[in-house]
Amino acid sequence: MVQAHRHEASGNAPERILRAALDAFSEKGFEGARTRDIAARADVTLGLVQYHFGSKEKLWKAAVERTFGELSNGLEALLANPAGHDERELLRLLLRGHVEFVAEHTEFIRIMHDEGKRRGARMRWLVDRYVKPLHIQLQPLIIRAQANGVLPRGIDPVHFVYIIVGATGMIFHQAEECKRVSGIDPAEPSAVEAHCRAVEALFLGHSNEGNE
Amino acid sequence: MVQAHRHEASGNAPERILRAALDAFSEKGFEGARTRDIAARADVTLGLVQYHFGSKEKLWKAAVERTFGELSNGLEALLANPAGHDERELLRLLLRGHVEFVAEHTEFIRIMHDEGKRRGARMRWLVDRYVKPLHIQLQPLIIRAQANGVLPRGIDPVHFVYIIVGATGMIFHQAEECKRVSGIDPAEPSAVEAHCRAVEALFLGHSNEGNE
DNA sequence: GTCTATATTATGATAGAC
DNA sequence: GTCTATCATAATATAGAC
Repeated sequence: MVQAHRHEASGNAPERILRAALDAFSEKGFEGARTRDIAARADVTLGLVQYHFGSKEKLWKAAVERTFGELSNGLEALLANPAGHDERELLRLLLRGHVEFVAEHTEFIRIMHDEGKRRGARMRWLVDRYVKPLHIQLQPLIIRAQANGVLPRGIDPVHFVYIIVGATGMIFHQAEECKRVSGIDPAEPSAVEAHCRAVEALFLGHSNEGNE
Repeated sequence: MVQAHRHEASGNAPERILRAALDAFSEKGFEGARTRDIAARADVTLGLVQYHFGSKEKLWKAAVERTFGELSNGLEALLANPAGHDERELLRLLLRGHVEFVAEHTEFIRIMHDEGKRRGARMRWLVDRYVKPLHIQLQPLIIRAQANGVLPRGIDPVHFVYIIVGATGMIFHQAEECKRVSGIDPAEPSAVEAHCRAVEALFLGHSNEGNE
């Protein structure tokens, strides 16, 4: 089996293990990921992984907590809106911020999509702890933006969240496929910028008054 | 371990095994799926799975071929455009058709997303055999629709394909998550219809031209 | 904290009876 | 075609040396 990347370069052992775990879980899913492979990527032994994290399940949770923290921090900063942007500009920055975050943290979106499709304890843990709070935060924003005509009206906010998440993230989730299909590497800065613009045009480029 | 559904009810053994394999691979991914579990779901023994399909890899390919065939058939029928729909109506039917297909075949989208993110032989097989031909078919359609003002201009067709696929399919891919977050079951006919309308409004409801 | 070695269980695949 | 039994390997987890 080929291990793509190694993380020996920097950080102490638990830190390297966490990063390696994030990679492995995002590439193969929980059941597909192998603790031996994670240990190898982190350049430590299997015993040490067990020593620091106790079990595969706990390691998974630790890895997820790490990434979700980064997302939440970035989002909080934007939603606080210290610069006093208007509704449209705030939405634009949120869309852009999310595209850029996902482009740089494909592990995040891959773990979300891998677990979000399953019935099971990990999905429930993930949803209750992270996904639901996020939706609750986004929902009023979408409703207000629709009322103001900044976002298209007549779309249920729940459906809208999934449309936005799918439209912004899919190309980065499917990066390997995209490279082979089109030659475009979504991780390239020019592709990230192109995707930002595309998403902005789609969601914010409609007529302000709405034409429903 | 809990097996969600069983397929003993109908079909001969290879048929039941194929359906069980599709379920298992879509839920757990290739490495996560267990041949023993597939056999159990199909209500046959492990030996019989090996007898009919030879290996896990061949079983996966057979299962994928089966689903992709269904998608292609439906798409061909639409693209032939026997009713002579105009550009806008054709796009509307394509969007709707895709939403309805994905809603009913969540295994399809889950396998696509599971493999599309990976470097590897299965991803290449899937892309070369099915995904790339599909993109080649869709690309000129998108370009023409943009030229006609039916779809928003200024978005690269490759990015557009991933935006459409993500926007239409994500809620069905994440069905379990969505249920827990919002209480909405995306598989319900009313939710499918709502998502069709949402997608139509977003992609075809813009201001370049009048709307229906 | 980190390693090596091992226990235990599960996996994909095969052999052979019916 | 379908089953039972088994092989060889690989998985998670644990024990114990340093």
